Amino acid sequence: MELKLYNTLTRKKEVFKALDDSHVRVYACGPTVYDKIHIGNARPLVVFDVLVTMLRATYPKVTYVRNITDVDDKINARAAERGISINTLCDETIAQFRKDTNALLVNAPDKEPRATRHIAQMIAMIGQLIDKGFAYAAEGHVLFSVAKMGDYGKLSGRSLDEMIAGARVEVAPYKRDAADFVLWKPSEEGLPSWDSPWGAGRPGWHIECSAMAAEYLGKEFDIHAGGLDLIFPHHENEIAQSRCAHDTAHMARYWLHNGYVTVDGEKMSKSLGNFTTVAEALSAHRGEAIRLALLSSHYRAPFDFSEQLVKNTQIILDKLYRAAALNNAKELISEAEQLDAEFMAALSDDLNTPLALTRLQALASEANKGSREAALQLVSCAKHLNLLNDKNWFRSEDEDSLESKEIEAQIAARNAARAARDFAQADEIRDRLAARGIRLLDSPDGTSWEKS
RNA sequence: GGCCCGGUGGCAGAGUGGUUAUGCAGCGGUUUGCAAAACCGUGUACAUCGGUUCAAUUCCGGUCCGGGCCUCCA
Repeated sequence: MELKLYNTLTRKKEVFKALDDSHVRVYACGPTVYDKIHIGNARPLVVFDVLVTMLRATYPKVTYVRNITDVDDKINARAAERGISINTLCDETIAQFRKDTNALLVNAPDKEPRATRHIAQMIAMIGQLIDKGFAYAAEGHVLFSVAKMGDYGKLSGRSLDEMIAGARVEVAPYKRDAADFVLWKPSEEGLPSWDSPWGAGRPGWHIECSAMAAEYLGKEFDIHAGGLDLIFPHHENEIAQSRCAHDTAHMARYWLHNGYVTVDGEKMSKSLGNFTTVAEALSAHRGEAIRLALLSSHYRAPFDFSEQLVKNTQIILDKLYRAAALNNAKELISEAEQLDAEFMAALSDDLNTPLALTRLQALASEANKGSREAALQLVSCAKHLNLLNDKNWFRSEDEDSLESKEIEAQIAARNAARAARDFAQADEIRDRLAARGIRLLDSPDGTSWEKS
């Protein structure tokens, strides 16, 4: 099936064509590890997880690289503020990041390179840019000369003139052009520093992605993804560095950008302080519900986060789980061609997850009416979104746990009372269980239970 | 100042030049000893003003409103 993706570079939806059908290569910008991620940071992680899943279903080999930025002013500042070492801060933050992403059921990328372990590649790339005349050294800095690149600004759709007109570009005395950006800069005393031909210092923000993408994916690769706020300057500058260093027409063929998570219509951001960390959200909601909530609007549209929305999503998820449990639908329809065509068509159309979810709900409805095929499709399709995998969704305990056994005993007692038409006793048992959050579901086949 | 998005029923949210999704909530019903779950029924919404058209929520233009980027940001 054709996969269509909206390409920021062309501002159009395009049919995805791999550069090499035997190996698709994808890069996404990962976290700067100075603090916990928030829901806004989680959106691209979840959305591009679905993208990669789709690609893996179609192509024999996919390499998905998502970097970790571990050299940054914010990291230095935070470590100093907390009185801990930069390493400790990074290790701690990365551990939390893994916890959060696991809870959101995000698959690990194939490669997760750290910036500090690729300084040599960055220095080499900066050297190439200087040799080719695209960069210059000045006062311990190395800067990229935007004027040397003919079509700088293509991704973000702005011309150099426009940017100058914006007049918000930092002007530094060592810059030839106000729009030139840093490739290498001196480090302050006591902060991380590496030797380089231009003096001790550290890399600029953008060069790490260019260097690591080239290292693991080659000079040109298929897809580069990230949040809307990275288009300019980050991705624009990555493109400049990579194309000029490698003499290529493209860095990536397709550039994908997710929309913002908003709160009451405003962008969720650290600086505005209107954020909910994933860890906080997880203390109130299940990870899978948060994941589905994030997928319940189209990835390019704004997603307004609220407690109510996640609660609502949990209700939907409960319904899907109930339907999936029908007919004991455990086996999977594995071949992509046999999967529900409408579901796959929705996902293939620029990852239309809300429409795909609608289809899941329709399948659930058919399953409830007795279609085993629909139940199997439901479980199999949900796999593409990494949903409905939790065997204990309605049970916090394993089936043979003490609590489960105790509940089963209560149910047996209630059913005995019902058989004896002692409804007062039966209702009392049910109410007692309900008070513990345990819901009984009577059916012709017997009584099952759910814990909420 | 420059540039870019978007405005769909109570809420969420797709989509389309004409047959006006879907879900949640609500209401009515079926089922159930009672509940729960499930099922059935029930809502002509597409900011506004013009234009194009036989026909526009969908195309074009203006207006209003909201959001964003131009500085760290997913």
